[in-house]
Amino acid sequence: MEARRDVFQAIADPTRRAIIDMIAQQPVNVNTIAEQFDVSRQAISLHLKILSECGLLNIKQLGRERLCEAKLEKLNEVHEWVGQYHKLWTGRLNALKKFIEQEELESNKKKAKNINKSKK
Amino acid sequence: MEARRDVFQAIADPTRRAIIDMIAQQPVNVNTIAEQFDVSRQAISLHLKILSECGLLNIKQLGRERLCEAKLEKLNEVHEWVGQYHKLWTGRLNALKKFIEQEELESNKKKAKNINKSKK
DNA sequence: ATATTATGCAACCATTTGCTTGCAAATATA
DNA sequence: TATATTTGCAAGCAAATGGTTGCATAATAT
Repeated sequence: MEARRDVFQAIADPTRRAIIDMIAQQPVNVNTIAEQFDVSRQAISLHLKILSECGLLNIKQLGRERLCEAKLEKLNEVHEWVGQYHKLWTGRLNALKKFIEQEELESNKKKAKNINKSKK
Repeated sequence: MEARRDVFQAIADPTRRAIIDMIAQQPVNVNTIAEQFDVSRQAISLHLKILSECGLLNIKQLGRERLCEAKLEKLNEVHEWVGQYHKLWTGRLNALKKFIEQEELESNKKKAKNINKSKK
């Protein structure tokens, strides 16, 4: 059950991203989070556990409640991995690259057809 | 079999991130990619299919080979989601936020009941 | 003291994931 | 033409994922 547990894996799930969106500004307790979703409290609890295990979440016990606080700095790992490519897809370097690609595509047009059909 | 297929899901797998790292600079054909990994060619082929289905990869048929080219601009979705929080975890804004949170926590400790009622 | 609330844990289940091996088809090379 | 290369597809499988329900425990409210 406990296999890969990293930030990339954690934010892959849309529910977990929604949880982060929800608590990014201020800490929220478990039940309040769970009420916002259609799934059971236990399902949310598991998501919180995963977020917590990979360091995206800090849980503070306050009496019988648990306050969930986002530790956004953990997103830095993702930010950096994506960021290293940011300049490659923006700016005129990219425009040039796209131009070249288009040229290549034109010459392969017949065979490229097969590829398109496999797309959603 | 084909369930969620988005960029976040795609880059959650370390092998797929490694593939992107590998082809970010220039297109590479399937077998050449597969040779770099310990898993079978078919396993890599599936990863490529997933990357392709979510738009991170462009496949160009060249004779019997398939050139895999990264479409990095698809990473923009991730870049933006993470980016919206970037300012929250960097700089003195973050220091201030943390300070405020700490203050709030202190006062909440005494009147934890108010939190219960704040739920919808 | 008893009831209510907030939450975790365990068992169970269906689906998805990531991998394997075997086979077929298309293209290139001898 | 015969052979080798590049690749996709299909079947099968173990493990992970995401969900459920039921029960236990601790803290608070009545």
